Amino acid sequence: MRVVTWNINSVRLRFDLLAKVVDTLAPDVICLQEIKVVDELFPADACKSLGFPHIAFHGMKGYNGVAILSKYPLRDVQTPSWCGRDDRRHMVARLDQAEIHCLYVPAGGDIPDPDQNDKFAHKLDFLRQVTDWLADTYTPQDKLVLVGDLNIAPLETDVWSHKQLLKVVSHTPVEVELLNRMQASLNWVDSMRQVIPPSEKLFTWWSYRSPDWQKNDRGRRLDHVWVTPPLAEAVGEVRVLREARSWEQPSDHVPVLVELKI
DNA sequence: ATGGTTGATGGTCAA
Repeated sequence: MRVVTWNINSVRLRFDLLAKVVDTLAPDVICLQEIKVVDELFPADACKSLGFPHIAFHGMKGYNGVAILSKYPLRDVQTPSWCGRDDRRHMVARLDQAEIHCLYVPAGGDIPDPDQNDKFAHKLDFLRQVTDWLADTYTPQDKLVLVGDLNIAPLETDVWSHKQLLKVVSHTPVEVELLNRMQASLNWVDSMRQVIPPSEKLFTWWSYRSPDWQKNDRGRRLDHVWVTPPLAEAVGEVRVLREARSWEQPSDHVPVLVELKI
């Protein structure tokens, strides 16, 4: 099973790029974040035409929204909400091979202080609530896949400059600690780093504001694919589609593919 | 220290 996760940053604007991702990576399941469209306007028929008859989407006007496109049936689709908000950042679906979580963690604004910045406080609360729920709902023996834009780059090699980003939201110690706690909740395995050694720099996102991104390469690894221990041995190919950042009118995130031999 | 860009939207907000 080939699983792709991608923060598409508007599914309507970038539908042609989605088709290109399908051609390039031949996924069986695609998890999208930031679809930025209400359900009534989601391009469901067009997605089916790409070869994904099983589709679930949970969007809202202008912001956020997640979707799963699949060649296999999606059962028991859930769309949990967190922090008392209905901001459509989480979708769970059960496939025969595994249960899959598509997650979009709040970005958290600019100031890395929960007392000064409500968005940062929300990000931290969101991580705590999802962590507690995962630990209460599942066991590490369950076959689970968790993918998405987690908006945190945990390792020093997940950012272009560890030192310069220590006080930048996405790489602050408090966020990394909470992400590590979430990862520990079910002994999640970081499948990208199982294949690409932690000693190597690895990014999935380059800011739109960063000029000459290819040369300067000031990226971060914000997108992740985790699996529970029973699936760790099933992880095959891992590919970060860096070239997608050079496509015309790109998302600021690139797709990540993980092959699971299940 | 600051500003840089993009998308949805229809003046700003979020990222």
